[in-house]
Amino acid sequence: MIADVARVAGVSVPTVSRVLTGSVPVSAAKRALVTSAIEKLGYHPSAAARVLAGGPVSMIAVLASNTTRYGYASTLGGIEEGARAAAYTVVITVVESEDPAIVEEAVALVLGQPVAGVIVLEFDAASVRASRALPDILPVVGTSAGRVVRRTRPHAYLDDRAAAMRAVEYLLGLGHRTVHHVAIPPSGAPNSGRASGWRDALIAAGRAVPELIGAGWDPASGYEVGVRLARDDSVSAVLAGNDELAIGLMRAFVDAGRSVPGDVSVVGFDDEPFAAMWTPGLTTVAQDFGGLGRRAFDLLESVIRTGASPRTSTRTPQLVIRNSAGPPRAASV
Amino acid sequence: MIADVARVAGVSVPTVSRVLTGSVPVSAAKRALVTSAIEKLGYHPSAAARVLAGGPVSMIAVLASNTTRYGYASTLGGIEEGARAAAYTVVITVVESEDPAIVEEAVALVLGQPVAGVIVLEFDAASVRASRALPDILPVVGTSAGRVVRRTRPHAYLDDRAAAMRAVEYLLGLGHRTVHHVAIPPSGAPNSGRASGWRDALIAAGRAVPELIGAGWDPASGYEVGVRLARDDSVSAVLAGNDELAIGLMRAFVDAGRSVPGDVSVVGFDDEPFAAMWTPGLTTVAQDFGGLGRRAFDLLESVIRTGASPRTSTRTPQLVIRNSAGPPRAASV
DNA sequence: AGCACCTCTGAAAGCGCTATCATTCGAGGA
DNA sequence: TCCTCGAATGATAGCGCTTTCAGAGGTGCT
Repeated sequence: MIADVARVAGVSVPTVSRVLTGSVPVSAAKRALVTSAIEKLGYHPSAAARVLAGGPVSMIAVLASNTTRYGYASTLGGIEEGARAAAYTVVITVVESEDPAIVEEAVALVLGQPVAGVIVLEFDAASVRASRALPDILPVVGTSAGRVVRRTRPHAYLDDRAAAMRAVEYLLGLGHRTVHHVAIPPSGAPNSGRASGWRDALIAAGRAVPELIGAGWDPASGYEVGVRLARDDSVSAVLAGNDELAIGLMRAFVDAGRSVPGDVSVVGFDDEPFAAMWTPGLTTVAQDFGGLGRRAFDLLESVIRTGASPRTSTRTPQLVIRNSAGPPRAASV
Repeated sequence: MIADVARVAGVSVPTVSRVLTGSVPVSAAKRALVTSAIEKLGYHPSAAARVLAGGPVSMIAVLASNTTRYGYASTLGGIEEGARAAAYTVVITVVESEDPAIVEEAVALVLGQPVAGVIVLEFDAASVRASRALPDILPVVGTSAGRVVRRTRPHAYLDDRAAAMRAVEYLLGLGHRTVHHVAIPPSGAPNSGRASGWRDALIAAGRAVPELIGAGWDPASGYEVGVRLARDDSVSAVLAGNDELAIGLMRAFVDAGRSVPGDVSVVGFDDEPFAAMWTPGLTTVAQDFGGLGRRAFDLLESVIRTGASPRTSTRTPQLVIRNSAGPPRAASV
């Protein structure tokens, strides 16, 4: 195909390649000839051939266990944005579960593709597993909302452990005796950022640590848990693992006749767009997933370019105070 | 690299290729030799070389103007699911705007990649533009929530025109004189499904057609519009272009002292997970974006496999009745 | 004027794989 | 026992590109 261009332009194949890659100077005259031949033929170079011939690889892979949930989709969006700006193509590969066969399959898919590097959305067990299975030769950067840990690979963080601590401190400061935590699935893991921040803040304040309540990802799951929690008069403040859980919880409380924040305070996580519109406005921890994605890409890009040593990028999410949390009822204090 | 495997296994390169592709029978003995050599070496075939050598292409591209918004992300998720099941890799390419240079760039990216086909999320002008720029040789299937139109290419639809008509009829049936429409950006186009369904249903019922109100995508935009609308006593029912707009609208109405659905009824579009948890529960049109994605992939897959002629897949979204719409105040009827 | 030198260009090799074609080997029939 | 046929295997030729490696042509110096 490049040969056609060369023929039409009346130059050699390598010359066409040179104007394409810009690696070596080409005289203005020939360059013009080549450019117009390309235009005329509607020619697009083949990425596959280019890679095979040892050209630069301009594709990165994103490994994730999900692509539609808010945090995942937003992070992916941030990565894509960075990638596009740097002229990288992104392939997405989802690792559906932590079943070894599934993980292996996903890794094989990534490894088969000519990728310059991969970003793993380590928001849960499946992707962490996949991350470990990736060879060390390949530039890999992890991304997570989790407690900051020393790792051997570059990693972009959203320090939700610190954020969870602040949220708990805020609630305690309002006068609550303790705070319950309704966790999203990955937080079920004992070392999850949100769960550990919640626990540590409670311990640091010398408060009782209620049992952690595991839940799913969506409002319906929050509602279910809320129905149970509403019967327990000792719960006056709850920190939800995400905003969807938080609204499910709130709805359940209200349906059960317990007002928010009058009877029970609720704080969410993520600050999804709907949070501000809720009645009452949802107090929540704003997580900049788009920024996380962009930082991850930047990290990866620098590793690809310079082969640099592991670096880390950390940002602490900020608590956005609205109206879903307030002082406890005098009676219960 | 395949040569290493061949050497270790003590067979020829083509034989290794044959066990890899399974295209031609290989004796059990040699197959075992090859398999264990692959295992031992941790070998993964290069997709690039494979494609270049004329092997099957197992990558598809998704062209979209956005990947994070609910409908887009969900559709993408559905596509990915189908693709994974059929052992295809998916690359995402975003066309950020309808600026010809941007469109051209995105198309070039797709064309450069060795893709078997592409799915275009034609939810807005930018991607429609990109779709047109794709050559006809490449299998392309469009996907949209829009009025069903005769096209030259396979297309998966969510017939939101019909759905919008039903929503309007429902509102009219409740006793409202007319229905206002707060549109998402693409619906600003005169032939958008939602807007045209709204208009046509009003005309069919012999009602006045209020001016269409353009808005953005998110709750904040809905709120802004809502603040204005709340001052207008003639609006008793509004059909929002999506759920986020709907909740912004509702919040604005309530803040302005107009109750929902007492003073004004609101119907959304999409049925995002939070819709059921809203107070009042949001009456909305449930759109199965995941299913849309899966249908699109199936269409594409069949075109790739059989080279079949254009087909179309249509589904009509269903109205989910909750509590955000009700009969108008007696006074205003 | 002669030489070294630098810039641009073309010829050739090869990236890792698959597909085509030819070959080898063993089994079955005459 | 020899021949034919089919199955399995190996040798070979590219796929479309980039990248050495050399050569051609001009420039500036002594």
